[in-house]
Amino acid sequence: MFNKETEYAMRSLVYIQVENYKGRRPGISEIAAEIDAPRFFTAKILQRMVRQGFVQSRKGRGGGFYFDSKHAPLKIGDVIKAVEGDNIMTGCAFGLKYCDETNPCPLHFRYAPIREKINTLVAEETIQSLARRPAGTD
Amino acid sequence: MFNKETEYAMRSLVYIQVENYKGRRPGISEIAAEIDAPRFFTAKILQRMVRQGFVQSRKGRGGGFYFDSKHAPLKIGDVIKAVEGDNIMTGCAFGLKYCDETNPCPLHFRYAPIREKINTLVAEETIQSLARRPAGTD
DNA sequence: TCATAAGAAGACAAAAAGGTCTTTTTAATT
DNA sequence: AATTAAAAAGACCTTTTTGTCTTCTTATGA
Ligand code: FES
Ligand code: FES
Repeated sequence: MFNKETEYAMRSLVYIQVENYKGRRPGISEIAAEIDAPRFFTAKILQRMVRQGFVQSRKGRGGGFYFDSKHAPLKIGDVIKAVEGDNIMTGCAFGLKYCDETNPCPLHFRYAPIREKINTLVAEETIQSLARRPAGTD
Repeated sequence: MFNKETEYAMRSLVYIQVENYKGRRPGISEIAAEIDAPRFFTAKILQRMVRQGFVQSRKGRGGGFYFDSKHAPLKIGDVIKAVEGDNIMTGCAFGLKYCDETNPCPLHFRYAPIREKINTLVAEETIQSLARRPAGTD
């Protein structure tokens, strides 16, 4: 469904939030190990998340990643859009340049309602809502 | 949603079936031009479809691609599975190694029903059903 | 039967995705 | 102040995906 970067981003951010709820600020080595992702690749992705303002970090000894509770909950749709774009939310399943109701591909009227459900899902769920949900890790 | 190969495969096959219904057997140059895909790449994909037995071809002057009406309708799910695998049908949206109800990721109970709808769609729709549906091309 | 038109096969190449590593900057602790 | 622990930055590399091209094989029809 999503590409690796998006998956690692979502898993990292949820892990950070889970640890934050416990009063901890995990560092990159811990995060990568826990979510089973390549360390330096995960670091690069999280740096982008920080630059976007999606999550905060602190350098130096005792540093790590954390969510600033002043920020609103972070929608997973916003993460997805920032990392891999919005093709999953708006693109045509048949690969036409764009999805157009008035010139629909033969999959359109069956696919559009499914895509709508995806849109609802990623608009409603947040890193915070996922972090509060007990979950498996492999 | 799908990768380029899958998109080109679906668009090619639907175009071939549409033309077959008109009594024609289109060639690779025509197909690629009509579905707006790179010619040689499309040729390579269609060769795989032929080897899989999904569609037939005839070499030489007057040759082209066609569906043998003896074969059952071709499910788009079978095409997708052959071209890009079954990740979209069975994979975990959070990127866990596999989706497991008993050890679900935090997206599972919201994502699984959507994935189920995708499975139904690709099991019900066929190249033939799509070819009978009037459709846009860009 | 020979010229020609078509698909088959496979080598090659470019671009994008995925991943690794080293150096720099920052901050806390001793 | 020096040491140490951490993220930031960015160069570099590998693999996969996407795309191109040339040569070979097959069939038609003049
Ligand atoms: S036109 Fe293809 S999904 Fe809407
Ligand atoms: S475990 Fe992630 S979708 Fe089922």
